[in-house]
Amino acid sequence: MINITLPDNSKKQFETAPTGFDVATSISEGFARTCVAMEIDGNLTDLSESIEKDARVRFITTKDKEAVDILRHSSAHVMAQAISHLYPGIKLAIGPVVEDGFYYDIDMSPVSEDDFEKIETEIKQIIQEKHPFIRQKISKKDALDRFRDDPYKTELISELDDDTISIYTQGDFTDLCRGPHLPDTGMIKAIKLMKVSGAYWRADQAKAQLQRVYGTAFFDKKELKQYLYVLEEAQKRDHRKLGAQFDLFSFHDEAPGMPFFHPKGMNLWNALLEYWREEHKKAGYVETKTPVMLHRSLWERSGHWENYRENMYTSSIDDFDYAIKPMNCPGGMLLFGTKQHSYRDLPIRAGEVGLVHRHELSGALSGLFRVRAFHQDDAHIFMRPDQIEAEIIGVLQLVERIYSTFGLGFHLELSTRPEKSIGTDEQWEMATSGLEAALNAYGKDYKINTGDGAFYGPKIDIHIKDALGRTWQCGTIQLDMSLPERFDLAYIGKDNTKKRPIMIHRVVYGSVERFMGILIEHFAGKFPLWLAPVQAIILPINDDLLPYAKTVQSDLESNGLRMDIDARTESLKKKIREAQINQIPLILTIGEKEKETKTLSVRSLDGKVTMGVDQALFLENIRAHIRQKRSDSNFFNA
RNA sequence: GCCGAUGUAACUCAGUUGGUAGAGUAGCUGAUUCGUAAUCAGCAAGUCAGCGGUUCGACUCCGCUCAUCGGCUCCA
Repeated sequence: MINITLPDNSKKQFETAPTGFDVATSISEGFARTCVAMEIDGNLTDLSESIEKDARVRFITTKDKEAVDILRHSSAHVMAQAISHLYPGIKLAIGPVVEDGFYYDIDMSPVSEDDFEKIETEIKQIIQEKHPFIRQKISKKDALDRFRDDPYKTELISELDDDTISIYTQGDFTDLCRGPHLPDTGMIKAIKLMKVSGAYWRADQAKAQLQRVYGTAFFDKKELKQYLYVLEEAQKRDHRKLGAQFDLFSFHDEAPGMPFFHPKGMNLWNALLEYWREEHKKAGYVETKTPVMLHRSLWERSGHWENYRENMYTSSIDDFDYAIKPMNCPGGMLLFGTKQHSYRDLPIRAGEVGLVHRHELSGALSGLFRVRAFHQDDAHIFMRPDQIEAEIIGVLQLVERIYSTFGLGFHLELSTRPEKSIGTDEQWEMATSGLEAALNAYGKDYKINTGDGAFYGPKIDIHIKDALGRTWQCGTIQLDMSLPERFDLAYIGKDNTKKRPIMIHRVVYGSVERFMGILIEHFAGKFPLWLAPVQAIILPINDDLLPYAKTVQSDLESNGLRMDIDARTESLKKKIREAQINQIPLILTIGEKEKETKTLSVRSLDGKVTMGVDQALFLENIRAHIRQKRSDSNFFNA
């Protein structure tokens, strides 16, 4: 007699060992059809597995988040099967699930996206045939024998500790795999090949170059459609495209990876930093600035010369080596050391929007997202051990306030001690528990990434979620147990002895450049009024009104609005069209009527026109809207 | 840095088997002076990414370099 306990603690009894499918069917056939796998006492396995002894069983249905990974893993097998039908003699390497889908690395002659159609046709054929995924356990020796023609598989097999190896077969195709898999290929309702690229076996350039074919799969065609929509939308919003279109920034061959900001881009930049300064001041930060280029001895002391040299721009001047800073921290250490500090002075929150340079690999550069020169909105907080929790909470609150102003949600991840690290167990324990205590007190759920911390201390990473649901790591709070030591930082304690301060590095935007890129895509270039590079444009109806229009422009400008005027002799329709395309939040047309009555005709981007708006009232409303950093476009009512 | 693709006017792109380049948009000039998403006409504009090679002749073929894009990698 086998007793099965389900998650709601209800029980089912079976005379003989049932398979997962039997148990699911006993609940209902409809339910069984939505099951893709099951968890027996916490271990994920196939539905076809029989349950030999009493156990707690949880079914994974197409609604569960584990399910989509299983689907994609099975999809990778089906893709490999299809490709092996079409290209006999290929050798399969490895085919894992990745964030948005799956890929398979295959040793074969190069394929291109033009080949996708026929591969997809073959895949659909296999799906239609509804081949069950059949699991088999074989010995390592048998596995090596079975895959003897495939050097990649044999390499993988020989590295496995377990002597029992599982393989999966669907139709005429068998692959090495831990599983679990879908019951059959027919459950793959929506699958699409996405792209192909080269990849090395084991990411080692010395090893064979493989074809990496990417795909994605969903249980529902609608979900695939939605995914493709997001991709398409992301392409439309691409900040590189919009940055050129809106005249915000550019890149030049003379300085690859180093953006040039145009006047309109600077407007956006300044709005971002003005807001940053406002919030930081309120949160008790002071602002500092350290040099861009510093002597080698500093980098030796900080450890960068040894550990980060290959990413640093260096130069020799007057027979001395200098390096352009890749990080702001060492300069910040010198600043702290310029005077004695009492325990009463702590915490010191020293901000620095510092320009840093990192020599990123040429192939890694990408618009504002990956650059070689950027500004970190850094701050170093020096504090006593008893202040850790409150300070971290303070940073989290600051981060939350700032992100929410942009309409960005976020989640937190705590990274703990990595294998290679400096510092004592006690130090790590104190630092990690300090971060944990702060996270718990802050009260928002967080994910733990064991072993993902920096070698000098644990950290909290803050990941934002944009309007398309994409996540980006922006903020980070890193506890540093190395630099205060290396720079021998000290404050005088209550007992009149020297104590080592605790230091954290933290950023909110991360890289101002990258954050700007993220915002461009988040808003699709349609910035809220307070951020808009050009807040309002004046369109005189005819040339005779130009002088008056200019006085209105300068009046509004002197009241702090970022203005533009379209003085061309073009039709009003054309000027409106262009202003709309350029996403200018306020389009002000000026005709005879407006001139006579000192009013404005205001058009917002949604096409709504409000005529006869009194200029003083306009200014008052707009300034309030900007001050409150509102994201709506109801300019004349709250 | 590695693999693959791309590079033609300010922008988006076309250019047939090698015979020195075209379109739309933008710009300029002129006419139009216009009430909420494109007025009309004309003009000008390119060392075809750069360098080298093959050829009587190269945007076109070959090599190298640079940049960009998609991946990989990296992100003490």
